[in-house]
Parts: sequence; C-alpha cells; structure tokens
Amino acid sequence: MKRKLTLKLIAKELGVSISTVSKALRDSPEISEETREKIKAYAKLYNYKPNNIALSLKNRRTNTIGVIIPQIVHHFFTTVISGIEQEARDRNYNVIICLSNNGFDKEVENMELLANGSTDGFILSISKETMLKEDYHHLNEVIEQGMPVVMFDRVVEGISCDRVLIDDKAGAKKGVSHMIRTGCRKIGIITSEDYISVGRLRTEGYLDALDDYGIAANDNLILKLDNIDDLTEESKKRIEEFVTKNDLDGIFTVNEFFAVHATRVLTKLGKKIPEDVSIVCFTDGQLSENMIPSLTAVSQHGEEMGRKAASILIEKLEREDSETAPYDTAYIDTSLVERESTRKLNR
Amino acid sequence: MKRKLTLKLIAKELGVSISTVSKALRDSPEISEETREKIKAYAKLYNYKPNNIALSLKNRRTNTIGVIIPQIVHHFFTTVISGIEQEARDRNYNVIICLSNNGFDKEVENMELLANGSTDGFILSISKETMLKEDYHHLNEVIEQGMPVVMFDRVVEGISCDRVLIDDKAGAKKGVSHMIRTGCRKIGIITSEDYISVGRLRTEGYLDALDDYGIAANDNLILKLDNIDDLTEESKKRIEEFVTKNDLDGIFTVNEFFAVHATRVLTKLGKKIPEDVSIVCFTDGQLSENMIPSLTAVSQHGEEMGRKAASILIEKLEREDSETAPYDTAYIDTSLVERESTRKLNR
DNA sequence: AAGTTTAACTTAATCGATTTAGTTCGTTAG
DNA sequence: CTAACGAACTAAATCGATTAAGTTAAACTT
Repeated sequence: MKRKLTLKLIAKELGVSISTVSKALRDSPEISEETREKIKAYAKLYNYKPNNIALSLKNRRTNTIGVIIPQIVHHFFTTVISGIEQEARDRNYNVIICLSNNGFDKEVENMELLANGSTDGFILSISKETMLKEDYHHLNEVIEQGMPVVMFDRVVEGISCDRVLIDDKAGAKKGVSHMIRTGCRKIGIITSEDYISVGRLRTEGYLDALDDYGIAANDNLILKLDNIDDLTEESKKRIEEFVTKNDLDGIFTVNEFFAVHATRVLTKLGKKIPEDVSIVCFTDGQLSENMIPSLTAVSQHGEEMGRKAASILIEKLEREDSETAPYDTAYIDTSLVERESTRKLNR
Repeated sequence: MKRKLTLKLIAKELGVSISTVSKALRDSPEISEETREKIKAYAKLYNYKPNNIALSLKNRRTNTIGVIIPQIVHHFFTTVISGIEQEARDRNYNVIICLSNNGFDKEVENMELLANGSTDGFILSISKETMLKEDYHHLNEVIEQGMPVVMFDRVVEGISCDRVLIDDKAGAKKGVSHMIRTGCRKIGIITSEDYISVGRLRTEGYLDALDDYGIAANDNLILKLDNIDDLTEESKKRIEEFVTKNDLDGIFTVNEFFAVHATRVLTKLGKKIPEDVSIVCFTDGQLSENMIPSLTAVSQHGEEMGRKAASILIEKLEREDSETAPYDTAYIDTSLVERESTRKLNR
C-alpha cells in the first residue's frame, strides 16, 4: 500500500518548503517559473489530489449538501434525489444522503451528525413521526448555527427556511377536473388523514374541482387512510369496502398504490376501466405507467423539484447576506399524463 | 447566528487550556473531579458536539462508507442502499451515496472525490459504460491506496476486492423449474445480451433448468435485449413480436419490465394468465407485487445484499491485517415468491 | 557605498480536535 | 531540609492544507 501523497511529502522529496509547494500548485507568482514547473510536474506524475477533509477544515466549508429523506425505497424521492444530484454536480457541490426511516430520533441524529462539519446546508423532507410530534428543535438548531435549510414535499410551518412544494392542490384539481370533463359525476377520493400535509392539500384540490363544476361533495365518497407511503392490509380492506359499497364512476387517489388496489377491486367486481369507472392517481411512477390498464396520473416532476431545491440552497450558501434574505416558497407545477384509465376528452 | 461551540471557546470561557477541556470531556483521570464536572456541565448546557471534520483529519479515518451506484431511480438499488444504511448505522458508520448515472467518467470522478479523504472504503456496483470499456484503473488506484472495496451485483473480474452477488443462475433456475413443475413445456426467456453479467447468468440458469427436466433448448425461444434497466420502445417491439410469434406456455424474464410488457401483449392476444401462459420474472419489486395479475417473482433480497456488503467492508476496515486477508465472494440466496401468474403446484 | 527594492523563498499561524511531553506546586520520604 | 513524587494542568506537535508575515540575497538607486 502506498500512502497518499501530501504537500509535506512533495516538499520533502523536492527539498522545498510546504508553502512553496502549495503556492506553486496554485500558480502563485511568488514562486519562480522553474520551481513551479518542477513541482507541478511531480504532482502530476504522482497524481497528487488535495485532501478534502483538510480543505474543509481550513475553509470552514465543505461544498457538500446534506439530504435527509424519510425513505429511499420510494420512487418519488429517488427522482428528487436525482434532480438534486444533477444540480449539485453542475454547481460543484457534493451530496450526502441520509435516511430517517420516517422516525424522529433518526432524523435528529442524522441532522446532528451532518451538522457537525460534514455539510454546509440541508435539503430535507420531514418524517412522519416528526410531523406528529411537532418537535422541530433540530431544525431550528442548525438554522441558528447559520446553516441554510430547504424543505421539500413534506414541510411544516414556522421554520425559518425556504420551501419547495408540489402544487398538490392544483394537481389534484387538474386530475379530478379531467374526470369530470370526461363525464364522471360520482367521483370518490382515496386520500390520507389530514395531518399528512400532501394528503390534506390533495383532498382540498378534489373538493375545489367538484365545487367548480357545481357537484356537491359527499363525505361518504372520501376515504382517509393512515399511511400514504405504502399499502397496509388494513388499507386494502378499507379500499375494498369503499369501492364495493359506493357505485362510483370515477376514483381519484393520492398515490399509485391506492389506485392499483382500487383497480384490483374493480376488476374483481367486473367493472370496466375506463368505460364504467375512470381512475386518476397522484404520482406518475412505475406503476401508473406499467399497469394494465395504464393509469392516468398527475405527474409531480420530482427531478425538477430536486433541481429547484438544490438551486435555492446553493444560492443561499453563496450569498454574503443570506442571513437577512427573506424565505421563499417555490411551487413546482404538476402535469396530467393521460393514459388508459380515463376516457378521451370529446372536443 | 451563534458560532458553533469548539474546545477553544469552552477553554477560554472557563479559563482553562484546550487540552484540559478535551481530556475532561473524555473522562481522563488526569483532570480533577471538580474541573471535569464543571467542563462537562458547560459542554452539555451549550450542547457541544465535536467537529467531525477535525476528528477525521486527526484520526485519519472518517467512519464513512462511500456507495457508488449506476442509478438511484431503481427499486433494487434502493433496497440494497437501505440494507447498507441499516448495517452501517448498527456499526456506527455513515454512508455517502453517489451516482454514476451509468457513465464511466462520473464513476471515476466520484471515486476520486470520495477517495480524497471523505470515506474509508467503497461499496459499488459498476456502471454499464465501465463494463463495456473494461477500464478499471480507478478501482485499482483506490485499492492501492489501502481503501477496501466491495463490489455488488454488477461486478467484474480481476480486481482485488470482495464481492457480493445474487445467485442469479440458481435464481433463474428456481423460477424456470417452477414453471416446468406446474406443467409448462414451451418456455421462452426474455433476457439481455451476454455482456451484461446478470443477464448472462440468468440465461444460463434457464438453460440449466430445461436441461434438468430433459427439455431441449431452442434458440428461437431466447430473446436477448440491449438494456436491462429499462424498457425502450425498441424492446417493446421486439417483445411483442417474440410473444406473438411463439406459442409459449411459459415466459421467464430477467426483470419486471419485460414481464409486464409480455403480460400486456398476452392480454391483447386474449391469452389467460396463468391458465394459458405462466409468467415468472427476476426481481421482486413494486410491479410484480401490484400487477394484475400479480407476478410470481424471483426475490433478490436486496436489503440482505446491502447488509452483507456493508458488513464485509466494515470487517475489512477494522482488521489490522486486512492488507493480507484473502478476497471473498459471497452469494445471496434468492427465493421464489409465488403469486397469480403461475399455476399452483399439485402435490 | 549605503540604502532601498524585489524576487523567491521559508516560518508560523490557523482550522478543531487529540495526545505526548513538559511544568508547577503541594506533599511526603529520608 | 531538601530530593522525590504525584496530582493537575499547560504547551506543543500532529493531521493536511492555506496564507499572512517574515527572511535572504541579489539587483538597483542615488
């Protein structure tokens, strides 16, 4: 094993001082042409690369963005990460990803870990447990230390930070309106309990759409489930009951899983999609695209969200007066991807 | 903004030297009970946390594992990461994830970046472009610097490192054998070109299973596609043609996408699954689980793979004699998850 | 010739922590 | 009464890099 090359080793080898080496490599005019060339040639030959840790310590900045998300086995989050990565790379930043597994303690632990020198700022989506607990001391602490924070998707109020949000309400409205325009009149929604912000907003969008077209909302056609990130047995049962009991001609769901299970129940009931029942779901992922029939979906543009979040954070990191800069909330537009689960619009 | 607390600040505040503070916090008997308590109380009150960067520099180890994968929007890779994370956390290591986007240059760039002080070792799955190029200098370089490397899933020969592999051949054999035992006789396979190692191995397993049951292999029933990580339009066309032309009673595919598209074609042809045609795919992901019909799948146990890879790496990092330790290849067993796309076995 | 510049370096401080090698002062032994 | 010892600290080196503040010797000025 050969030890990594350092300035010290180069200096010793060439019989000059460490600072001469450093200056030569940074093209300082203080060093003579001759010496400079000699040092640079040596460094190149032995592939010298400065130690990032030492640089971070000296510069008191790491050029690294910390990302904390509730889970990684989750299509939407991976698209956001992909966007963050792209933007970060373009602007010469690294990305460290940590998982909270939807737990409060892990979220706190990860933030403290990364805040102790590893990153210059954070992009995060808050865990479910943190939302329930409403304890945000870890966020406030890093912010007070001068580290900018950008929250995305799962956000909370009252924190001094920027936010990037999907326009959940408008997206849901877009989806439901499309069903109404293609002839649906009795549209149900499978959503989440209101404490999950994205669920609540999508429910609002659904109600808005009905209202716009003068359709009365009916509480019986709103199913609120506990979990939005997966499909529990309990949820399956409740979806089955909901779909079977109500003779719907349209179903809007806040995620792909609910839509898929609804499709399954409808198929069992002998209903035709989209002839008898239309389906639209939030999130344009693998399932909507590949299901048979494929599902019309509200696309969230996760990559764009990631790029935007990273861009806002980097902007903050590179401003001198970021302390006093106002906090902003950016919205990422959704778009409707029409597929086989809805009827074609007659124009 | 309040500056982060350092040993220096504590020392100044309490009128002692920096080393006294350091020793007190580490419970050194050199420091009197009284002083120790005073310093610890102060540190606790103001929530002192040592700076990781400084520690890394001093200790010349970061307790961080670097993970480099071809893509993140990929269910299997996320399960592996999840496993790596779990094991790392259990053993007090951090994880940094970087993406190569299946490109050679980004892979090299990321490795160099992380190798300059950010991580103690690597877990990686090689990019497609690197495999085609067969240029592994970046791997050999970090290994020569004494950083252990563990490759998983997409691996190459001739590198001094440990490997963790799915038993692709046995897994495919398991899947195909199941189809044969439930009555299939004309089984086709949709796989990848042989230069993608996992594709080649799965094809071998398919052939093995046929051989075991005395069924003659037929080249016409083997479709080799270019890409294994997604479903291009070209692939769709070729799958459609393949499924339509051959009157198969069983189809084995090396990923979920190919199975889903085959299902779609079969449905259009009016074939019943599993009565007319059975389907088994490699990879137990979201699609196999949620499709209608749900797909019998060879489960790869990505989390276990991740845990194993992390465990091997950490073991190497914590051994004194790791330089001389032999390199090992671990296999992760697959299991068959029976679902609706295959017939029940008569016992 | 004496003083001033300047080119080309080197020394030393610094980032934040750890640790080895001192230092200081009170207590005890001989 | 003084040497020795030990308790409780402090000083300084170190990790690898950057950079402000010296240093030295040659060149130049007047």
